[in-house]
Amino acid sequence: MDQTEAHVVTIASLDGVPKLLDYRLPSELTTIKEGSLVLVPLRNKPCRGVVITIKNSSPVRHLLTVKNILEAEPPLPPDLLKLAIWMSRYYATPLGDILKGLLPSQLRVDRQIKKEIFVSPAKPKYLLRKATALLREKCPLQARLLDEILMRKGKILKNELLSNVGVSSGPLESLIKKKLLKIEHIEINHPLLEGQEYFKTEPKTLNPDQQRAFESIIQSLDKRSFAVHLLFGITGSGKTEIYLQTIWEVLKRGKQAIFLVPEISLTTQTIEKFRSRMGEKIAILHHRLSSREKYDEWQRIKKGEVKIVIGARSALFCPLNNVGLIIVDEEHDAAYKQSEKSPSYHARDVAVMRGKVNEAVVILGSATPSLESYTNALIGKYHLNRLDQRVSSATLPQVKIIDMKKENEKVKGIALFSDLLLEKIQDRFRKGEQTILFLNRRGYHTSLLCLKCSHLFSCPHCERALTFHLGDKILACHLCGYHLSPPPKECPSCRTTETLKYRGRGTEQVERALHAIFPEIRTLRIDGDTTRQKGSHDRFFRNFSTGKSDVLIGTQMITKGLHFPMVTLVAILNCDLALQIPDFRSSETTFQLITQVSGRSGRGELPGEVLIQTQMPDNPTIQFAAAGKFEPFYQAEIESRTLFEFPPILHLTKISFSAEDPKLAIEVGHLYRKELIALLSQDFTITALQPAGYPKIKDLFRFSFLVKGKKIYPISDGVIKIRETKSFSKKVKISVDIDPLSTFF
DNA sequence: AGCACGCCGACT
DNA sequence: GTCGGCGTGCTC
Repeated sequence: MDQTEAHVVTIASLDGVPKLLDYRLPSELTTIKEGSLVLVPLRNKPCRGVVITIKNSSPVRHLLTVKNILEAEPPLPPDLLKLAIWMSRYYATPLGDILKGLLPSQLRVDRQIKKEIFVSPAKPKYLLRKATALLREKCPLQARLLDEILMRKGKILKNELLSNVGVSSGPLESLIKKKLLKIEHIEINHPLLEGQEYFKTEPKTLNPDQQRAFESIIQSLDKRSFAVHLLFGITGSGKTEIYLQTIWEVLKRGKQAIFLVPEISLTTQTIEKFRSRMGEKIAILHHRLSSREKYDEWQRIKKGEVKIVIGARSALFCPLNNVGLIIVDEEHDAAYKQSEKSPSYHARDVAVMRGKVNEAVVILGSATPSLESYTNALIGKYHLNRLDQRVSSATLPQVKIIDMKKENEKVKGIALFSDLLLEKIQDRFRKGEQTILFLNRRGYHTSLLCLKCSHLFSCPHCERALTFHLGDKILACHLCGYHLSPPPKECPSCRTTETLKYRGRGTEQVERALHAIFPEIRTLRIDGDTTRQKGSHDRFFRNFSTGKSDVLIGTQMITKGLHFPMVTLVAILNCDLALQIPDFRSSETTFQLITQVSGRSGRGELPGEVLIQTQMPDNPTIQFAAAGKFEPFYQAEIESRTLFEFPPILHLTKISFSAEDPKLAIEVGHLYRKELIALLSQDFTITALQPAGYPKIKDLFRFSFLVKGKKIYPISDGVIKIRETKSFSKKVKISVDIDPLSTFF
């Protein structure tokens, strides 16, 4: 074989093996490049793959030959390939799996579907009319199809035609046979925003804080090299305006921008803001898009028809060819981390890496920066830009901590609302202002217990208490789909019926309790249960912002960047829930939660107020958050992270084992742990194998251990080595989470 | 991931 | 004696 020329390619397979495989490259496939999508034989079956390297020899003796290159698909751009290779190593995930997540699924599954079928007349209209009259008697369905065609001009989508007329494809096929109609397969693109109206808005004047931040970012932009800016601006300080004006400057310089938001903030509100300012050269990558629509957007972006891409974390992998700016809004948000499925990447960290690859400027924006990002800003790795004032007339809300221990004594039980809160809700209602009540628990009661024998009703598939939902009249497991309907009236273990006791409060109960106290107040509940249908989320928010309700009750999902000018009172009903989770990040998330929820109050002309109900009124995190003091919080928290050796002081990796048989999971866990210890030096700490925070989910028992170290690569390289050289029982699922957000779950 | 190979128990 | 369970290992 001729060894002087490149005749071998290394392929990462998209629908097969987690290993790179070598193939012989036939001389006629001259257009092949790194990043090309190819079809290769694998075990006598065609398999899709991406070319990773082109070389001239391989250690493998008998190479198979690349079948063909998917000409229709231009290769994956070099920057994305480079990013994927980096991710594969850092997150210890097979390259094929990374690429699978990067490419739109349509490209991977069936690239033929990008055509749609249209029906149009095959004869002049007067002939069709004649034919219709003749067919009316004998073939009424065919006649009706022709009626519909004659009503329209030009082509009509086949499916649309059939559903409009309400017939199956039979009559249509007869008409095609009679050469009255014809069908065409047409490749089409329908950009999402085409034809939709929008109002052009003008840039706002920046205040001195904003101006300073803006200029600092523009300076980096003009250096044309990689830089990261942490835009630390309190809620309502006008970060979005800086994003918009910076994007404008990027476009003026002939480059493009990516704007990432946490999935849940990708609302019509956000999108409108961008469209009204930037026009139509925007692509929005929404998780509600069909795979077909995602594919179309990907192609539009690739062709250069798009200058700005907005979307949740996966939008980071869009194939823009000249990225000058990447914005990660609400960079602290946990939604940027993919946890349960592999790769467990953090979009903020990958965004910084893409910035590096593309020599672009990265802006991380937040009112409550993550400890990681703020530390990087303090040590000078990132530029720090602060916005300490709210824009225009809006002032920061007044925050009050309420001691619920005292309230509980008053009612000799567990109080849901403090007296002060009820007073203020009523006051807002009288004034026609709005209130938001936050409780991070859905359902009515969070558990059901037998007082006599202390039997707790829990899920048979998960070790978890069942939640009572009044609306559906069920006891449901929040980890799997299991539910009891109707809820049992008798204790299965001691057979008594009088001693069953419901405990704990969820959002359903808050709504009902509030109705009992103020029957005239209109409430709106937004949580995982009420927003299950498509679009309901958006509709609810519109209803609330147009004043159709007085009080909004909700879980986590109401905390994200929403702007309701008429809200002047926000209450966190039980601030302690987040703090009770035994996790190194629970203070940080509590601080963020309080700050973000508080930020919903007083965003308009009227001053806002915030009430925090807690049984730990002296807790420093709650106090710092209430006072809006980030620095002291940061100092205290970083001290504790240093003491206990947690991120951002060290890198963390969580390796989990799950299996139906707990003994087997433990056994494999121990073996794996031993292997890893052997590969890592003394600089790494490896904790004992322990049951996970949720020890059993969907009949699988879960165990995990942690690895701590200054560097991540020795850990990920170790994981990769173990995967390549060792094998364990296939009954145990091993998952590796690099930089996990939590050690608990 | 899938699919073949191979090693043990239940059956004609 | 064979059929088929599933556990192990390989795929260029």
